[in-house]
Amino acid sequence: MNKKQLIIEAAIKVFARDGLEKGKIADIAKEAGIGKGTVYEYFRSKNDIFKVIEESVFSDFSIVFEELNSSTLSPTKKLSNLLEQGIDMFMEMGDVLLIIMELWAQAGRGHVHGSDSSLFVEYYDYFRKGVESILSDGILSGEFRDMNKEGVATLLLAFMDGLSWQFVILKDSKKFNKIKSEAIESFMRGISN
Amino acid sequence: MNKKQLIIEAAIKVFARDGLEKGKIADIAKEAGIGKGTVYEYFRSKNDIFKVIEESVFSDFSIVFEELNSSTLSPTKKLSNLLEQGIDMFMEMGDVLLIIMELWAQAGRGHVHGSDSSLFVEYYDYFRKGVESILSDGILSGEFRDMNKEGVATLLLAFMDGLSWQFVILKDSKKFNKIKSEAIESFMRGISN
DNA sequence: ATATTCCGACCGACCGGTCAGTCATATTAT
DNA sequence: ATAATATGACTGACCGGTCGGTCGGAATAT
Repeated sequence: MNKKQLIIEAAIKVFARDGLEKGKIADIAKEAGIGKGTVYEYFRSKNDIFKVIEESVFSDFSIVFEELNSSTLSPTKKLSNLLEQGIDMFMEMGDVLLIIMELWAQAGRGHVHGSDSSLFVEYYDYFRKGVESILSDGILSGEFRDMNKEGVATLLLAFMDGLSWQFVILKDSKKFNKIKSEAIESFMRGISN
Repeated sequence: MNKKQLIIEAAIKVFARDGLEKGKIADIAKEAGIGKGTVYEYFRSKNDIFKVIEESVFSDFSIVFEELNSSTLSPTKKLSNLLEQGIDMFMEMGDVLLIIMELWAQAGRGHVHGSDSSLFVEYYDYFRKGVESILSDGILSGEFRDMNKEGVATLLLAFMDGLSWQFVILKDSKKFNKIKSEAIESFMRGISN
């Protein structure tokens, strides 16, 4: 078993449970079944662990996004699938969402893990541009009405994020699945021609 | 000047800048121009300060919501105003949003300031029910299509939250104002008859 | 074959800094 | 005079990060 991965998984568990600040390196080591010193053989610092977790989350999401985006589906299908799969993905992430929220707040403060640029800003831009290009295709094909693409793309991302944040505190996934389809339908209706 | 309020304002400034955990009581005292011990004359603990901040945010939002909800505007107007004003309010809150995010994550962990029930859950329910009742009115009046009200209400709240979270990291309020109106329009279109 | 040397992953006791909360004293108000 | 309020030095728990030491196994020598 790759020990670095082992530590990351333990860290996710601990940080999700206790928070980024209160989550202790000693607990991560215990959770991973190794000594505290060993953690520092694989990571330079606590912040370093944060960074790796953040990267892994974005990379997971990018894969889903990339795959969908490069498919041959119609723009309508692409967007509704993106919403569907994106929301499902967030729901599956469960407590990892709590870590993302805290990292997000850190990003908002502008001093992320010591550096001052943020993966969040970068990726947000990237995802929004992707959505905008799907919207363009849909407008050209006549499936979508003409619109301010940036506004609608922002709405779509806001919708996905907002839903996951609600899920974080409400938890009830059975209920959420029912709600999800109506919400997606309503969104799609808002942009259709 | 009410000293308790003075401390709360200093605390908001410090927590927004440094985070809930890293924000120091000593800094709050300095910011408020008083001694550290004095803080403890007005608050039992750091957690106590968190709690009061959380309550004040919700109470501000409730006032706006209540006022709008009890107005004589049409359901359509009510909802679009709610979105407009709600988003504006979030944007004005600026860095306070960062505090809310952290409190939100704490709420998601289910052990909020020691207690285990959360204002977030409570208020979310309250706001969603309010939106649902506006939707009901609109359906009756024929302004809105028939719909799963819970799904759409959830979408609306998700949209507002999501937008503010994006604002937290992107900051550009000029751009956001442009985006906002298109996003609201698209949402309203999705529910109109 | 087996003795010897070398390596580096692993460990946890320890250190130094930090900070919430306390309390004895000082200041101010009545 | 004394009650009420304010203060900041102090304390002790806490925790991230360090470092000297251990040990199993690989490489090398005999």
